[in-house]
Amino acid sequence: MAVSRRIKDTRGSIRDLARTRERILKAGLAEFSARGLAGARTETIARRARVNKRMLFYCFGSKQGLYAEVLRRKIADKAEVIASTPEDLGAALKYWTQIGCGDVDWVRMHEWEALGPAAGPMVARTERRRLFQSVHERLRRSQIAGEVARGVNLDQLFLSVIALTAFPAAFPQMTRLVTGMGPDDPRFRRAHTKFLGWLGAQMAAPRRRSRR
Amino acid sequence: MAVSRRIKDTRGSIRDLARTRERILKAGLAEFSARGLAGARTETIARRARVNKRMLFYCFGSKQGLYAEVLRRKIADKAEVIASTPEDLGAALKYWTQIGCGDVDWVRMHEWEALGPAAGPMVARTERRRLFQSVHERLRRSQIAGEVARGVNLDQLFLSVIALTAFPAAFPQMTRLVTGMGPDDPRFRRAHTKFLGWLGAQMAAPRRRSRR
DNA sequence: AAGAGTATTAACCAGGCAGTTAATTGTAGC
DNA sequence: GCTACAATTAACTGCCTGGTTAATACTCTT
Repeated sequence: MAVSRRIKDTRGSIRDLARTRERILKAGLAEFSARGLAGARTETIARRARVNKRMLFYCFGSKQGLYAEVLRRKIADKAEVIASTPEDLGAALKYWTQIGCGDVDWVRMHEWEALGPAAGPMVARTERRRLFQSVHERLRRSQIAGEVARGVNLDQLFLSVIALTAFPAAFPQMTRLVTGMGPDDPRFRRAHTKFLGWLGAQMAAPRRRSRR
Repeated sequence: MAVSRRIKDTRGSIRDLARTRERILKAGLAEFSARGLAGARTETIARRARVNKRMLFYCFGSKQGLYAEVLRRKIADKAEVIASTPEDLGAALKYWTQIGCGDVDWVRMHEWEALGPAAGPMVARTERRRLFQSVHERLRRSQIAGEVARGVNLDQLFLSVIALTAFPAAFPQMTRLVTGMGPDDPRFRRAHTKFLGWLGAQMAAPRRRSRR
């Protein structure tokens, strides 16, 4: 009895490589986001995943290998979600902010990457380029439609949107120092959203029509 | 001959603790900026400072001790410079950008701090609070003078200025990915400055008077 | 010029950690 | 059942690195 219920049965069975991989990836994301590639401890990842440490190397070869895979996964996820951006510019910006810069792990992974040594070529460079390319084209359409002032550098605009929305998650201590509130504090969130709304209105104003 | 030319002669002499300290601090800043507290190697710092590793512990007790002192120094330097901000708002913003966010080490130290575990109380918290407080008051004066639109949250404004200006240094890989240029590229610098100028003009416009 | 204390050094050590070895156990195909 | 292989495990290893020990060299005071 109970023969060959393997390979797709990811619940009750003892041995299941796919499940093990998944667990390690999840634990890896948490650990890498928290401590970065160098700071992450394979032992800790394994414990979090409730898996023997050896499995990490069995599945991903090395700590770096796991790191790369975790990153690639995250990027793939984001690409999927980005693709379904709403058409209205304001809604699109809010959407990007939420799914992009609202994801603390995502922000922190980029932060670790920025600080780490730029050894070798960037992980998943082309995928990311495609990701940003699609956003750029989306903005261009908005500009042609007149939703964004003519003559504005769209790359700079995009960069600024990221900068403004990601900053609190990227520099929580600065946020706390300046405003007295953590980036998760609802009061901060409200003030931040309100300010960005105002700023967006100012930016959008193409000619002599300004809000208020 | 040649007696007691000690203590202030920081150039030719073999033994000079003050000079040694200075060297270690300088090397420490470089190393901590590059690799963070955990990633920094005391051996590397010592080599960069052309000093025996033991001197690091002799002078600062521990790696952490050195780190704290390096940070305190940087903050003190910034406080000194911030105090002499020009009166014109536009000039002030440009000034802050240059001396604040133009200093890659300064930005990176904050980045490492943001990512690291918030163990214990923040280093030099009060000094930094004072620093930002002075900026806040400076902005309030500008607002009262009508240079900043009424009703704008000054903390949020300040945070945004930091975010916008520090972003390229904080996330060089993102900058390169979006614009195709590194944050040091003169062409990027020009485009960035131009964009920020435009944005600043949009923000400053208090009523129905807008640029262009 | 001798004593005293300070700056400097080489050599060392203990702990932590990525990655490995080699043995074991579960599973699929026959 | 048996074989062959895939998944899992405990124990181990070599390296790196913060911090220490203990000895040495310099310089100031008297």
